[in-house]
Amino acid sequence: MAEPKQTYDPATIEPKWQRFWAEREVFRAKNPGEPGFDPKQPKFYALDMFPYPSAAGLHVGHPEGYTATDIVSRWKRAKGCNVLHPMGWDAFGLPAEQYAIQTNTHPATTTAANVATFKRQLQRLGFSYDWSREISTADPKYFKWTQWIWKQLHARGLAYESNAPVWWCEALGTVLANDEVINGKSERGDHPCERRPLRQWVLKITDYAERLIADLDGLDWSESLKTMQREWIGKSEGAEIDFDVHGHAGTKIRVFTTRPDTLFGASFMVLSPEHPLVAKITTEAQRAAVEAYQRNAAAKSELERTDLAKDKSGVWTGAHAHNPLFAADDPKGRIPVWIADYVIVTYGTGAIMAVPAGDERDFAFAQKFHLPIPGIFAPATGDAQRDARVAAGEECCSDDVPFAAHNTNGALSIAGLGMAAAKRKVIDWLVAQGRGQAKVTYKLRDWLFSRQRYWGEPFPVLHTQDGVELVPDAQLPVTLPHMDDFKPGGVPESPLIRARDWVATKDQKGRPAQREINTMPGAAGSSWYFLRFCDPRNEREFCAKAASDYWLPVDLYVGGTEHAVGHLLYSRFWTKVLHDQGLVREKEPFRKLYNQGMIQAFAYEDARGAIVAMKDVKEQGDDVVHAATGEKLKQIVTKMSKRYGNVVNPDDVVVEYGADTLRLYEMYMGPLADSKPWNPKDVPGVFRFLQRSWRLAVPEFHEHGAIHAWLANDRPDDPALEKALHRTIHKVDGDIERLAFNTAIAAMIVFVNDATKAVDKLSRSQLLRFAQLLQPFAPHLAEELWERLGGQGLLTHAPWPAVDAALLVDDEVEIAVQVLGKVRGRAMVPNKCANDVAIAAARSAVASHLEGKTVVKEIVVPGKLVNFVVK
RNA sequence: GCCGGAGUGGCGGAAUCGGCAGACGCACAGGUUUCAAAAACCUGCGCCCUCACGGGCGUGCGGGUUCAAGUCCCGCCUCCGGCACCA
Repeated sequence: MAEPKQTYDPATIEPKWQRFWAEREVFRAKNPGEPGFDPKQPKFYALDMFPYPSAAGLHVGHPEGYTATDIVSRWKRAKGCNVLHPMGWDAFGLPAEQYAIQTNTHPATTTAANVATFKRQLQRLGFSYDWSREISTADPKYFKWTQWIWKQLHARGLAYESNAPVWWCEALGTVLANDEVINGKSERGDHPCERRPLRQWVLKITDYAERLIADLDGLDWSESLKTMQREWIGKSEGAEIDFDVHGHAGTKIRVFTTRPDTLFGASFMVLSPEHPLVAKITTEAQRAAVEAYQRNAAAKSELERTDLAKDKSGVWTGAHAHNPLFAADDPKGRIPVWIADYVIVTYGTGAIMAVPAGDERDFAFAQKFHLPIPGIFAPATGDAQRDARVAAGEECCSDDVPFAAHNTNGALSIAGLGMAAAKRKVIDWLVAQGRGQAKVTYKLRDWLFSRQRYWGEPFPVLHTQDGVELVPDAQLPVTLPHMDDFKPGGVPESPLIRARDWVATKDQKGRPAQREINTMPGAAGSSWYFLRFCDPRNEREFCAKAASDYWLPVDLYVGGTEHAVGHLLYSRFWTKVLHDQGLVREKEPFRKLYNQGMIQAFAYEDARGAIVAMKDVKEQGDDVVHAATGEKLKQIVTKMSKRYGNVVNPDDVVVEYGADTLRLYEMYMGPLADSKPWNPKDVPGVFRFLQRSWRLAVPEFHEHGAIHAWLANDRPDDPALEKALHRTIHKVDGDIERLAFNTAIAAMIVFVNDATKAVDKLSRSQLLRFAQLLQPFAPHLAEELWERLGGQGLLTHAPWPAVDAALLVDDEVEIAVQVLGKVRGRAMVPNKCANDVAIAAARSAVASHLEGKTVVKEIVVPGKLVNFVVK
């Protein structure tokens, strides 16, 4: 006859508390001015990178970052902060539309279904989101303001139309931004892309390049992430210099160079094959060869171009240009003009002066085509052989070395100068001659801001006979027409072109006009969602300034590195524009940013290095073998993939162990920033910890009560356990602060193990405080324990337990005693004792090791060790 | 090629400021309990020598600084991420 047991049962307590929290809106954040808002509380804004609700549902990777911010949010609440911790949906985008094409289901329908799934899955994990602030970028109430913000950019001259070549992806039927194309293939789906001219909306992010670099300095982001952004923006300081073309009076080739100081060494020029002057200056004799090269370059995909990176190719145009350092009739200034695909039309001016003595690429090109390599340096590095080769132009040198005596044209000399001084002098001379000026160039290009797709924000734009007309604010949002067919019709235009009744409209004067049929890219809605969370239901403004003044900047933003240059750069840009409009006080949206690592999985590969799907893998003793062949397999770590059959579904983990175990396991796996493999065998370990925590309070059988008898009333705290508890509180507190959740959990495990051994000595007060510690990590179990123990009010509202610093120090400490740096014994000494007391104790602890030796030095690290240096 | 980050037991990891390497968990082994098993609890668990006491070795590799190095310096190797002819 089975007796009624009270085992730890997450399936009962988790839904109970989730319902309770939701019904009472326990995690509702209050804005200034709202009833109950306490201006004395500091604010804390903890934000997750909101998900794109895919049809696949939540992945175990999602809750990793979400749990981290949730722990910090719950901890900050306990520390008396007013915490904003919202969640929403990045709901526009390609996959919903691709899916719609395949299944004939409207993207709005699938998106709504996916959002419902994601929300249900997230709510099962007990995150302390303020769901009253939930937003979706595809909601007209939201994208009304995305359109409005776009109008602000337009008003500041930051949005323009362009026909410049853009990345076109045939398979996806859309154009892509630079960061969505990797080595000539689409980031999403890995489809080949090519460059095509197409009318596009573009945002002038380059106007903000300098500020986007400068303001990185004040941010609490990882150096590697800042470096990625700096390199993406790619600032180069140098000069623009004009070269005349022989036989083409009035035609100048303008180059950009970071080394104007090496102008004396320019021995040829290179234009990119697409440079507009190529056709004009090419001689008849060279025309056929030049045009063939241009056709060839155009046909090459970017991938082929980069693959063949090191092998230089090019053709002479037949033309000569003239180095501005020398008079027009001085033959020293006459240099040939080539075209080559190592010069990129979109960077700088699309043309370079080639200085083979100082630039590796120019050097390689000159060698291949037997062009002159005039030496310009007089190095004295001590390596005489190398110095001689550099001076003779036999070896390239891009270091800062002095210039040789012959770097002069009579009027200007840089002989003996180093790089910086020579740069200044050459630029000054060029400016005086009207032949050039200092110039800063960026790799960053303007943000291609339109897509030829249905499922995105429509632009608030009409094309009228007078040109572009913006839809008045009062008529926003411009919503999407209902359509049943989203297939790109083989033309680059968006499927919206087929919504004839929607496209054909009237302008302000009542004349016929056409709606813009491009839609905004996925990154539009996500570039300002952190602002909308501050004031999500405002119907008059995108976000009241008072609300963003209060909540911004985001104090902790957690997400994956994949958004290092895209989303994070765009969000910073929009924030700065809105700041310049006087609409947002902050210049930077995200004060502290933290990238979580990836959750990977184990997989098994055979001798050939091929991964064997999990269904074909079986354990045999200590080995893992191929089920069919019996071949021994090697365990490797890789990403989760349907193909390998190693994907872990968070729902399954919740069903088997509960949400608290899932949360705890993901935090216990290792440091948040590291990528680490999911190991199913480790999950029961944290589950056991929660069971042990439960048993500290709850007896096995009902008839013994809801809690152990000795916990029913207050009593004096056991001093040993009290000490252990204070140390645990202190450790957990510091570890949450530095986002080291794995070691915080380890500390709690240690406490529970200690407490288990002395379970009947534990007091109610101690267990209540332990529940408070556990709450950010395993909130359901903690809240249940709190309730059973009769804690006051809701645990979620309880203040963080205090630490008595006096309990963190021991009266006596054990120190290590070393002889010549090796531990040879231990000694107990009074805490903070004088050095000679410690030395005396140490000497007797290692007496046998000191016998017959002379101690020449005694090193004391108080409270830690004594080291004897002997002879 | 350039710029980041990492490499510690059978596995995941800890060591926060140069001070006892291996916390904590997993796996494994032994034990208590049980008719039995599971669960739970207790003990052990880097490698080598030793019955033991004890000793030697040990944080990717090779050097160095220091009383003391996983941690600092120099030179390599491997893996992961980013950039990649950007003038």
